[in-house]
Amino acid sequence: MGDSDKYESLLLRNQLCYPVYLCAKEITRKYAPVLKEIDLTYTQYIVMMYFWEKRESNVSEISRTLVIDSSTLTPLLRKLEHEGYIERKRSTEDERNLVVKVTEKGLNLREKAVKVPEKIGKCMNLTAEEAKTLYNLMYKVLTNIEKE
Amino acid sequence: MGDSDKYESLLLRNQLCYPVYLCAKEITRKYAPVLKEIDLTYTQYIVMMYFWEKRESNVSEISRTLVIDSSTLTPLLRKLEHEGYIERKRSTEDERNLVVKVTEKGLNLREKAVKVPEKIGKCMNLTAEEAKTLYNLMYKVLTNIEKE
DNA sequence: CTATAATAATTTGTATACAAACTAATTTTA
DNA sequence: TAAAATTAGTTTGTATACAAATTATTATAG
Repeated sequence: MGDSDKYESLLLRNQLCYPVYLCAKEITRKYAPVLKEIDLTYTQYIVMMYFWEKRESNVSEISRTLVIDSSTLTPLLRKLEHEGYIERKRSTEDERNLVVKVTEKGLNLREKAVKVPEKIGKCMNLTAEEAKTLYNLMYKVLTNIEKE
Repeated sequence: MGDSDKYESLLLRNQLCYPVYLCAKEITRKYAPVLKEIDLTYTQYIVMMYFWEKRESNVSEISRTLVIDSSTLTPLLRKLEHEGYIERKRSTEDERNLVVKVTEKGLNLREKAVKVPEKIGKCMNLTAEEAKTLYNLMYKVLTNIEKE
């Protein structure tokens, strides 16, 4: 019984981080086939949602807002540009900045994308109250993690 | 206002999946430097926790239990073998099976690893009740996602 | 006004993730 | 029992992730 005392904190069933990590993976995996129909990955979908709300931005602002590393964004944005959904060009005022703009084609994609939430539906299958609780807990954790 | 009605389901702030995805990333990122001290990545840490509880297994059982794809496990287990924490060899009864066993060195690692939960401490900073709520919600979502 | 610091984005290197294709071994079926 | 199906693990290909190093540009300090 000596073991179970000393190493209790290392038991998988006592980890809170692990189910969160699993959930994120499984949710992403759930989205994948639905998003494949409009040729987007999950992260690309998040970035496109950003552009549907804010037509123009730059790498560091996207990085700050979405909490995605800029070195992850560089190839991702290049891909979206290649697909014709966005345009990338250096700012004339400050050559360091990369101005990223959604295109007409990128905006039109939203028409097809509205089907995604419908198709995913309530795969989490939580009540409205549970969903709200989860949402608040997630943002609380995110805030707490940042603070340290 | 036409837009906000039609596309409300595509607003980032209305996504429940997104904060979950963010949380998982930030938690993993929090663990990274602490785990680096014992030369483990987050996923390797999860797998080692598995081995501390169950000394011997095989790839598909680990894959089923931890919900990690076997093609992710193959190189990961090879790495852990290279570090000397586990041993891999084909089963003599069924050559398809790969028997994976924790080594003495792998078991000893647990001594150093007990410091990890201490150091991570309560980075989520939730009350005991909130933590329990979150834990239950995560497993509920995981169960619901599987069912479809 | 120039040397230094700060900023923005990219590149490099390592490690997940997972679908799909593949190989080898074992079971099942006809 | 030989062919077909199943199972276990690996390989391949694509896409994140992010730290650390690098490049280019702009801002600041002396």
